[in-house]
Amino acid sequence: MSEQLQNVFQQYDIKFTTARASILEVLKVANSPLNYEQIKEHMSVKMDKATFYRNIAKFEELGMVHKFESDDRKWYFELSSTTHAHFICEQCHKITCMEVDLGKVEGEVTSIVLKGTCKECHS
Amino acid sequence: MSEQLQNVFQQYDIKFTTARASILEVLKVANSPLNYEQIKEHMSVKMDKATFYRNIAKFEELGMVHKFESDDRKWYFELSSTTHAHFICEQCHKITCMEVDLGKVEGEVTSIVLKGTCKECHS
DNA sequence: CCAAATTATGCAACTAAGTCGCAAAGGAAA
DNA sequence: TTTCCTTTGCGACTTAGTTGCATAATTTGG
Repeated sequence: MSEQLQNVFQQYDIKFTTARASILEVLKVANSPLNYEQIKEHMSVKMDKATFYRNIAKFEELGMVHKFESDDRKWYFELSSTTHAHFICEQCHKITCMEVDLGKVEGEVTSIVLKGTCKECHS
Repeated sequence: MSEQLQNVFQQYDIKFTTARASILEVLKVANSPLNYEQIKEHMSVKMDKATFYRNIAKFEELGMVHKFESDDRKWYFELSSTTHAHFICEQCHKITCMEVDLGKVEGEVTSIVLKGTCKECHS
């Protein structure tokens, strides 16, 4: 499909497969982090979950994808971008991306997850 | 054992059992959040995991205990106190409590988890 | 102090997201 | 095309946490 993706795979020195291309395409279109089931639904090709998880692990290892866990005990994935926080509402389970300023934190932060009640559910 | 705990249970209108008392005692002494296995190790009485999880769920529901998940996919528990952040090092898996100032966040935040590399592991 | 009513416990079976080994299929390079 | 190496699909497995049910413990009212 997209030649851009072909180049991406070359850059990272991994083989081009339809499975990998499909995962990245779904993540590219998504406007919020998605879990395995959600990605699977949006995918044009069928793929075993083992394949999915192995590829997403590789993407993560290469720094292409970022993951975190929501309160449903599932991993959510998104394409890497600047480090931002995710707010997870424990009532409606919606995930919201947000920028936060942590001030000074020692060490290197790669993931920020806030849980609580979002303003819609907070009556 | 401790009469203070007896009163605590009365206040929250739940029955006093050695299982419950034992869990709270361990959490009281702990200086960092603990998971089921760790709590079990420090406990004076034997207790089925079902009992543990049911009780800890009750404590949580009553606001006595706060839980969050680390990168080992296990729940960590601590007695409720002021909302603070937990930094989880993905190298050494140590959990550090820390105060962070998030600035203004809409809604109500009950849990803040940062993941990354702590300053000891960050060479 | 005892019996009834209610709640908690232990056991074992279950759940489900994610992992792993292996044989077969697919991609890259020559 | 042929060879080499990587990826895929399948099924079996792992494991933290959950659930149903019979039994045991706690509370309460007389």
